[in-house]
Amino acid sequence: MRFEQQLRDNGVQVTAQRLALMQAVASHPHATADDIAEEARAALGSISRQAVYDTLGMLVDKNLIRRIQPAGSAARYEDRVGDNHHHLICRTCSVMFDVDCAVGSAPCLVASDDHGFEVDEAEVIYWGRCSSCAAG
Amino acid sequence: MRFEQQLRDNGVQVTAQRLALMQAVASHPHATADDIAEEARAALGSISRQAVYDTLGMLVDKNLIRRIQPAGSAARYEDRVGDNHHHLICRTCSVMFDVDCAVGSAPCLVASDDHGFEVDEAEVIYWGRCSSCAAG
DNA sequence: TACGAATTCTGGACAGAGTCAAGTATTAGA
DNA sequence: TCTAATACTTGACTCTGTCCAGAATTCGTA
Repeated sequence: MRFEQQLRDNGVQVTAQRLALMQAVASHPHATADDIAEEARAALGSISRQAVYDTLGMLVDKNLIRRIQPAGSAARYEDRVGDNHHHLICRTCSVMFDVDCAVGSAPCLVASDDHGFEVDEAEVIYWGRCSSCAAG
Repeated sequence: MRFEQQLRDNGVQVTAQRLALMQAVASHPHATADDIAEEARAALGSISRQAVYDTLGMLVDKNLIRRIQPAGSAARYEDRVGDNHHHLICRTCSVMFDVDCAVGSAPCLVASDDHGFEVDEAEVIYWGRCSSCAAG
């Protein structure tokens, strides 16, 4: 199974909780920790909040998933990593879409003045109103 | 006084609390609501938490200040508005610098595929390590 | 200068998201 | 199978931020 392999490749133990959480993230991109816990709970019967946070944090560290935390919302998670894509969020209903990087592979990384930073990510969020909210 | 004028221009009442909060935001860019409350408290003697949140929210609505909410941190406020600038944040120590928009006035607003959204803002955060954290 | 309605501030309770710590259970290598 | 290391559970707790109702302040008008 893919998830099990990803865990082993990263040198961490394989547990039912982790597999269920990875499955939940994969099937519900942009879900919150709570949504993911709910999903995993349906598969496992129960899982503690702490296991959810620990695991999601570990997966983010291992770069197996990505955490996005838009203003005014709990953190969200997605398993699409490594392609430097961005997000489009509706201010009214909070729907979130993926948007490919307009520029290319990772050139958004270049800031006009980097103040001596070693920049490793450029997070871009486009805020606006989705077509249905704009219409309604 | 500039702040008083800004409030009157926006049709809201002028109060000691508001002036102190505006002063605090201006003198401590990128401060959290709590830092700002602390600063205002030093000037006024005391101020309720609710007044702080109400006022900051109102100032953001009136576009007199801007709220930034980086992942893993409380919301921060700054009085530099209307110039579409971005931010550079250190993952280690959380220092935050302003970065001018590399492209120009507001062209970052263009997403590669806008999914029918009416986009009004492109929020860009460069994540990395500042020179002193990278050195240490 | 005083009045009064509208606006704002205070204080306290409350809620959501996430963290800490200690003890128990599970995994996986020998 | 045994054991050490890793992971999970439980429950208390912190930090941001919001809700509410009543008290205080602002400011246009007389």
